[in-house]
Amino acid sequence: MNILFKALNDPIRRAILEMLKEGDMPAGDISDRFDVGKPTISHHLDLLRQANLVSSAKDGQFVVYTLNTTVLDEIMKWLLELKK
Amino acid sequence: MNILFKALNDPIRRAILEMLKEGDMPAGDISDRFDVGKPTISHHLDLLRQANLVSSAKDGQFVVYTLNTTVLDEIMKWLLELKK
DNA sequence: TTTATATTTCGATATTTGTCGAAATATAAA
DNA sequence: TTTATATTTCGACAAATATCGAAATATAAA
Repeated sequence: MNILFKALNDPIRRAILEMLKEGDMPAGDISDRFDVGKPTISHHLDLLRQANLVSSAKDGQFVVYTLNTTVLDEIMKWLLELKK
Repeated sequence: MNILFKALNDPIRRAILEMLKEGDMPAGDISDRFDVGKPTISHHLDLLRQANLVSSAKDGQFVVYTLNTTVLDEIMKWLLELKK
């Protein structure tokens, strides 16, 4: 729960998730769309992966990232409980 | 959106919200339930108020805090959009 | 009006976090 | 096997954040 909210608490990481919604993407392509260095994006991707919000798979030289939305249910459940 | 996720990205603040779900509470009572000082809780309450997750009203010497769940819709909408 | 209680503000500090450039690793192409 | 491309790891640093004790503010009680 903690790590999930932490992962979502950054505009770049949220934007990455929105991008991946449109389709899987290699790290480089993701990085190209932001004005920060590749190591920074790599770090953001790492946090997203720790939270299970993305998964990654190696494809040749590339590492392709995929959105994983199932963990979002946990947050939604928490939010809904608060609204009860 | 940013400030909302930021406010939720702390276990104490989330616990405060869960407590307020059971009913309004003065700052002191909230503070009593945590192992951190009153200034710290005051600061957390301030962040929650900035995110519109709580509102406060003065009642004599007390400042009573109230949960406000309407802003949570914004997050839920964002999460649902991601799952589409 | 003095004293007690409730809460916040202030200033300082330790920790966490986002960022970078350089170096390391891994795969592909020449 | 050398060279190029993709990505991550490392070490360092600046900014943001959580925390505290002391002081300030506000209301209530004596």
